Amino acid sequence: MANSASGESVISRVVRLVGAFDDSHRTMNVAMLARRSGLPVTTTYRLVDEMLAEGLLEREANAEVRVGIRLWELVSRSSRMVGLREAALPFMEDVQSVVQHSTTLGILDSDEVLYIERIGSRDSMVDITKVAGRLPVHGTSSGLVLLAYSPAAYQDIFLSRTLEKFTDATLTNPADLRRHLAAIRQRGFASMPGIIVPESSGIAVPVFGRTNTVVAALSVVVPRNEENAAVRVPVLMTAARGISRALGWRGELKGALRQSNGNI
Amino acid sequence: MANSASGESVISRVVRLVGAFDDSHRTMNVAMLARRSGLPVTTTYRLVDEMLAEGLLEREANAEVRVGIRLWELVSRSSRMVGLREAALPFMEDVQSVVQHSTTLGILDSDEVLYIERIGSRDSMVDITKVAGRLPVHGTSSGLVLLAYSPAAYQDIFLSRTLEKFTDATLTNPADLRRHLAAIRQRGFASMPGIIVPESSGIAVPVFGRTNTVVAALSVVVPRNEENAAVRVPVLMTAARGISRALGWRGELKGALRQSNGNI
DNA sequence: CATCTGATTCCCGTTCATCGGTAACGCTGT
DNA sequence: ACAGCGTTACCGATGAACGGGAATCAGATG
Repeated sequence: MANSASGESVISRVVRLVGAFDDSHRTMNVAMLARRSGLPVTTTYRLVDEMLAEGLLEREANAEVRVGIRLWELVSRSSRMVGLREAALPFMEDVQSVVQHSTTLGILDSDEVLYIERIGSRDSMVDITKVAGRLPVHGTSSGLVLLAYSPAAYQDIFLSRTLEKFTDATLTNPADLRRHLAAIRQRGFASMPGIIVPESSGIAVPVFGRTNTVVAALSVVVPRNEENAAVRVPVLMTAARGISRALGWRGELKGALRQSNGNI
Repeated sequence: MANSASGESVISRVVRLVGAFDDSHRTMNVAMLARRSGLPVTTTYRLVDEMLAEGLLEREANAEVRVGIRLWELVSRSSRMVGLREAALPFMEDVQSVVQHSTTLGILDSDEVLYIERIGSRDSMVDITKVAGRLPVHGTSSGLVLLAYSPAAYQDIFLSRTLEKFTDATLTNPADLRRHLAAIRQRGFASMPGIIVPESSGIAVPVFGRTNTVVAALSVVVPRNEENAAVRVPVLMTAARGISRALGWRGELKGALRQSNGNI
């Protein structure tokens, strides 16, 4: 846009700027922000000033900037996840109080699992999930559940790719995966030990939306040795049904359920 | 900015657009979006296209647009509230399971209480708090707690304004308010029955941050008739101390504590 | 105290993305 | 057929955005 040598729009620059913040860089000075976002220094200063004026960024006491409350507020009032999160949280608490490990809620977004909520285990064990964090579909139980209930066309595309092997247990062969996806659909849950890190194991079940499609996966992460998954599945399933019902799900009307497209 | 008759920057337009969404308008068609945001139709279409490309907005099946996951993700990875929310949630659950009414966490932002988390009571009673919702400072227990521990200079400015009287119980007189604020500081909690709606009563306590300043208020909302506040205060206080400690609070080093400025 | 490094602010000429009107297109309901 | 509304497409004018360069400021270093 206007005279940008790079030919980028203001909007994409703003995204670049906000995206330059992450978990280990929650505040920065403007110069650092310019470096991390790859924008010209002068441009960064100008944009930052504007964003400060709009409340999208905030200035700290030490003159560094951080993502502003206003932005959080705008998003939290209307984003797609709000409804899902609100519906899920109480049930996730129930699960968490019974199963003593961390409980997560994930959705499928651009070929990855995006975790939109996670509670439990303050002093969490081996658990790499984070709120707003992403993990590969074929490396998580949640991902496999979401994939299992995805449209066949999407599965085909996904399985045609070369998949990274994270541990010995990671499934990367399309045929193997298809067999597992079928098993997941049949049993109604996924339990994949050590497919992304050897020490931990995840159990995941689907959450249904109003249109009887899968909109999310509810999951618990447990240490690899405690393999009494069977005990936990019913807990997860009841919770998932509770969430589904809160989302307007009217019970399984038809037999097989395949999501049309990540929407609620 | 570039040739805008209105003289607004692209950034402010984007904020206007996102701000046009709210709880009861989570999806819209573009024309409606143009109307609600007050932008020219053509301009709206162009900006929406760009925002779709960046993932800030998403297109629904019915061709309407909604706030995108990408935006939520960007914000949730780095916003100021993330740490606070994470630290507070487990303790809020504890409170919620003991006290049977909804528990909220609020901060002070631009002269209002902004609720950043709220859990409990699925079929909630009279409770107007919402996540990402705002309420007036002098109309909530949380607000009065936050004000009580604010810098004196800020209190002076705040109290010099004309305050709206919501119910008979609402305090609007500066002198009365000052007396109450002192009492709150002395007792360590606020309990204000029916100051914004007659039927409900809130109890709030301060949450401290690393620098020993008040960063948030933890609160429960109970029906007006159940006035056994005394029973609940200790529960809230222990939870608040737990949250404070999780935030890096090292116990009350000095005596009086006044926040420097809403930051953690 | 002088020097260096890095962040920040100020200045300013160039230019192209932005702006928003108009008009055509497509759908739905009457 | 027509009317109403949402959406897409086109296009000329213009001034906001751009970003290099230099000056200023704050801290650290020798």
